[in-house]
Amino acid sequence: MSRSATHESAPATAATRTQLLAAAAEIFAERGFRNATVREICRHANANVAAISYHFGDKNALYAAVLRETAPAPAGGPHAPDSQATRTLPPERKFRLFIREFLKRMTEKGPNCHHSRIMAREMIEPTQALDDLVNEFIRPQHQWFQEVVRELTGPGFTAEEIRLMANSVVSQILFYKHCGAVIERLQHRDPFAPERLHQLERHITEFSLAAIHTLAAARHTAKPTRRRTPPKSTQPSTPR
Amino acid sequence: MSRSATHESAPATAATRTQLLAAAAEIFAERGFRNATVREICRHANANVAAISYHFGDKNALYAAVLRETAPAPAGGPHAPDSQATRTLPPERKFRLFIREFLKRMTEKGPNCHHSRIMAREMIEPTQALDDLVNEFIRPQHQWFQEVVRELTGPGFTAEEIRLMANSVVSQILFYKHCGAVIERLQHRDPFAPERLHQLERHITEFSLAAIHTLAAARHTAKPTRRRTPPKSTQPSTPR
DNA sequence: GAATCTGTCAAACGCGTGTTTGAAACGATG
DNA sequence: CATCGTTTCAAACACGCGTTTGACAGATTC
Repeated sequence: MSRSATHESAPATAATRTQLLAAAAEIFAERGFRNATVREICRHANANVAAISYHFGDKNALYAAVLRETAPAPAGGPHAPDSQATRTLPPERKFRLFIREFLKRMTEKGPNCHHSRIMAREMIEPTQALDDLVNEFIRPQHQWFQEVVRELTGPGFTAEEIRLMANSVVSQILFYKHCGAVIERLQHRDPFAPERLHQLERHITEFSLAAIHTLAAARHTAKPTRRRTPPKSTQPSTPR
Repeated sequence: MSRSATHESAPATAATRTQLLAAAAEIFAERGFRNATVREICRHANANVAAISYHFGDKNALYAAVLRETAPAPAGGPHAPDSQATRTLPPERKFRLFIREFLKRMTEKGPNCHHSRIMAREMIEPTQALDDLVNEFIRPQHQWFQEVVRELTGPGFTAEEIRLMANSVVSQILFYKHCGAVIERLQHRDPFAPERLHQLERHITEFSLAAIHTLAAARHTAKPTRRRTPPKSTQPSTPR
């Protein structure tokens, strides 16, 4: 049989595997593990349906390979937390940068954002990959962001309160990703439309900073008179 | 054949239909339309797998019937917006009540909360029922809540800004519902654990009120000097 | 040049899903 | 009592999914 389509480049096998990974990354990012089908991925990759089993083993193994191949460098999170450049920024700049990068990764469709978009799908439709994703990406990022929030608030807040504030910020971004179908119907437009993205970023940032600064100011103002919570600044963070 | 199990009560047919609806409501609320199976629903209802087709037509029709049967009374939203009792409350009380009721409906498992929990699933995994749900429940509730936010902020904000603030509040609640699997792994506990629910409610309320009050104060303070945005208070809301 | 290896293919398989089917049982009706 | 209507049942069907299979083709090796 004629095989001109799939044999147009030398090492064809490498080409097929690469095409499968690329197609899978896009489709998993768009639909999630469950709704993405083997047949659709192979159609996009211009490959036979057996190719996934041949090259990767099964659908699960393909998904795991996609996660490995699309993962950012270990130090490269949304914030590049170990980056010298970001480490020395003032907390509010880091805060703004985090929101901007997070929104960007939720909205852009380029290959650099597949991993983040797959993680957004994992959050609401978990697979067996979620444990690793949480341990390797979500937890470190979230902890880094909590540190930023802590720098913003100054002392006086428990670890739990810091976490709740960080959650409140993150939730405002994920909402547009996860509930896009509702927002499209409520507002008759793409929640991440480029012309609106700047306003959305600005709103989330200002809303969150307003809340954090105000709560911090209230805490610092209230501290001298507050007796109901004994001083606990030397207590360790809430254990895992 | 012996039918002692299913014919234990007179009008057995009404009993079977009712049991199917009850089982379906629970399972759709727990898993969503897609992950709930006909076989599982019938198992829970102690009915034959053909019973759904016989009584309702198909799975879709069962789902629609569940939505109709579990819908709150037209005036009875989370906020009971047309209720005389809530209409006269000050905006901050209405705001707090909205958050409390919303959280309650996201966490409780009683039959009164099936509809809300199904809607939460619809938001992230839409079916053909989403259009009606948005028009009949989500839009009216969201608009009512935006009015509450507007009352809180006072004049000076566009409809879009009010909507963004309302979204920011709602997203903090839905986050715990939609990303429960992640939060369980991050914090090794149920995000809606009863002993934490009060703290979560308090945090979301205070965080949001702090943001709204601060943004409103800044807007009112900035108004006399701000010339970049010409007065637009007579402009209609952003058209749908 | 034959044997082996690698990679692809069309077809089929096994499974789980939602739906349909013909038989059966019970109650109601005349 | 025979007939009809209603409801339930076990079994089967159709479909889409992920995976497997044996055949095939091209490249490599000896």
